[in-house]
Amino acid sequence: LSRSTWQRIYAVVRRVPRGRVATYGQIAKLAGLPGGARQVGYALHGLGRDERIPWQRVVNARGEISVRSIPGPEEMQRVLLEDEGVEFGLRGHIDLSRYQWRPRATSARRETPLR
DNA sequence: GCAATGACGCTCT
DNA sequence: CAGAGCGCCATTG
Repeated sequence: LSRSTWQRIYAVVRRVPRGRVATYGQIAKLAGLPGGARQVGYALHGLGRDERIPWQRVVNARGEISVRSIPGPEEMQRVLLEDEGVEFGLRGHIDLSRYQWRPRATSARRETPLR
């Protein structure tokens, strides 16, 4: 593929539906970069504001909003998610077993056990 | 080309 | 369940 790594990552993030979240590792895997979770964060970091990408739907494997080196966006991310109906627990973490996005089995193997 | 960096993840305590 | 340690890998300087 000639598309850049970032473009592939963005393409996957765009597929995450409203009201659901995906983990960095999950995005990486679906983008063809197994083990490249950090690259997903790196890519989102350099995201332009005009890009219409639901970056707020990407959280870490523990269901928490990742802390930026340059603080600020975390709070907005939480507000945006709550606005979509995603609930946060007392310690600010999302129940992934309930809100994690489960893409169709056609494009990727299941990485979250069915409930 | 080598070393450091970072919106991460998995295991073990 | 929370924290520490070690592994990961594309991008940067």
